[in-house]
Amino acid sequence: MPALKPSERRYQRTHEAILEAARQIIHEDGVNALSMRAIAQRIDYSAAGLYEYFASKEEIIETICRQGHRRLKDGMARVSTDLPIREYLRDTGLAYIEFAVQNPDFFLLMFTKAPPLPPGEMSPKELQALLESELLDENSAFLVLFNGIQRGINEGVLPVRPDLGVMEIALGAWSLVHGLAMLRVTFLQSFQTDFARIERETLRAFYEGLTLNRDRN
Amino acid sequence: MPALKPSERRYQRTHEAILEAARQIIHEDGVNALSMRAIAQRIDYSAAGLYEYFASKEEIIETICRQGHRRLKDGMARVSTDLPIREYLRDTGLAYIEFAVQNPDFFLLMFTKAPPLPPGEMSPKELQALLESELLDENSAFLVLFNGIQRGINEGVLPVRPDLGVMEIALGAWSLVHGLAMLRVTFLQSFQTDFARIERETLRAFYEGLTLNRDRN
DNA sequence: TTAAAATCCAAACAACGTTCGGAAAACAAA
DNA sequence: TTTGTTTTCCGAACGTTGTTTGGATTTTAA
Repeated sequence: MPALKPSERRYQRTHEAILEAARQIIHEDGVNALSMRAIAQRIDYSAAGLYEYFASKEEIIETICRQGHRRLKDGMARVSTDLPIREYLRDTGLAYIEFAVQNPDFFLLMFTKAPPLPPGEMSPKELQALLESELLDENSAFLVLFNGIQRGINEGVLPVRPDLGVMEIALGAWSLVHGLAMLRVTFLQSFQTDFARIERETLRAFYEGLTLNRDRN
Repeated sequence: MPALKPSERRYQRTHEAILEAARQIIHEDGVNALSMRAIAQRIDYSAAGLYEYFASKEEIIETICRQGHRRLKDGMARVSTDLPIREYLRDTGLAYIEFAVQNPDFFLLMFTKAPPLPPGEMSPKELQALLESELLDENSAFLVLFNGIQRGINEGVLPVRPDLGVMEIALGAWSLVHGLAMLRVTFLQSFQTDFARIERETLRAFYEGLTLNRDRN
């Protein structure tokens, strides 16, 4: 029972309508077509009216990005953990790429800007702790990778070293799938090739290399 | 002996001054601060005057991006080919990342938009051929990677399969270094960690995995 | 010397994000 | 119901953007 007053329900509905309109515009006409006036027109508002619900266009975009990260994480979490670790990590990585291919505009929106930081000042220590907690937030796609790598270590398939722990390996894995996804939706957008094979083989090579993990660089 | 007429020399000089001013603005105040009026002010022109030299702001940016690709390629080509293949490929990848870290604004400018296509229509065949030739252009950073992989194959260190040739392996390698670079200048911008170690270890794992290259996915 | 071409800019245009001031509506208290 | 207050909404405007236009000035060519 939310027990919301009617005015609050109206507010929430409009709030969501703005986001939905913004998503539609991005999906249909691209990010460049996203303007406050265009959003307003879709939901029969004036541009000025939107500022009752969002402080700025940037805030609308940030909200959409947060939801995008959740959708990305959901897609990756959908991979069955019953799979053997090798297939599990592979399919998780492929899910990351699949999201990018299916939602290139949102993906680029999410990953071409540095993440927004809270306005207040903070010490480097605090900042680092905040970033680390955001990285491992429950809605973070990275967390899925992180847990997957952790599982591989627990199962004894992936070796660890004092200077190369879960975090370091997971960041490497993230970089790999991110690069595959990013290049495919930008530079290789119109390029024709068997991306699926490249992705699988590249992921495989990285995985097998991880299982070795000798000592010297 | 260029044998340019004085007017042509003047034209070239202004042409270059515009690009230089644009580069400075991007470097000092970021991409968002780049405007036609800001460029004009730096070189004592009016905004309208710039259109004698560039058809649009987009054309200025494209030119800067092309030069950026050349600089990126030069940085990678600076790695000594006397190095053993393993170290050569590693340092080439690290050079790619180093460029991104030293020039994050330019790097993002170069790789967050799909490459500009010539306006004329063309068949899918022609388009594919054009993209492939651009990918392997002499000023393409990818070409350095491509040649490096090719060398590894020639030396018998990297195995090839009918369905996984130089191009496919090189695209995978590109994706890997691109992801490492991209994440570092965007999402992990303020994050503190031993990036150098992660990069070396990730590249190492991928390389070692490549040398195995079994048959099934 | 004269016609043509190249060079440059003030002014304006359309579109943008955002702010301001107030109108209209919804709500709360009496 | 009648107040007074708060919420909701918008027309108009501000400042900035990329770009176009028309004409002025200079350079070049004949």
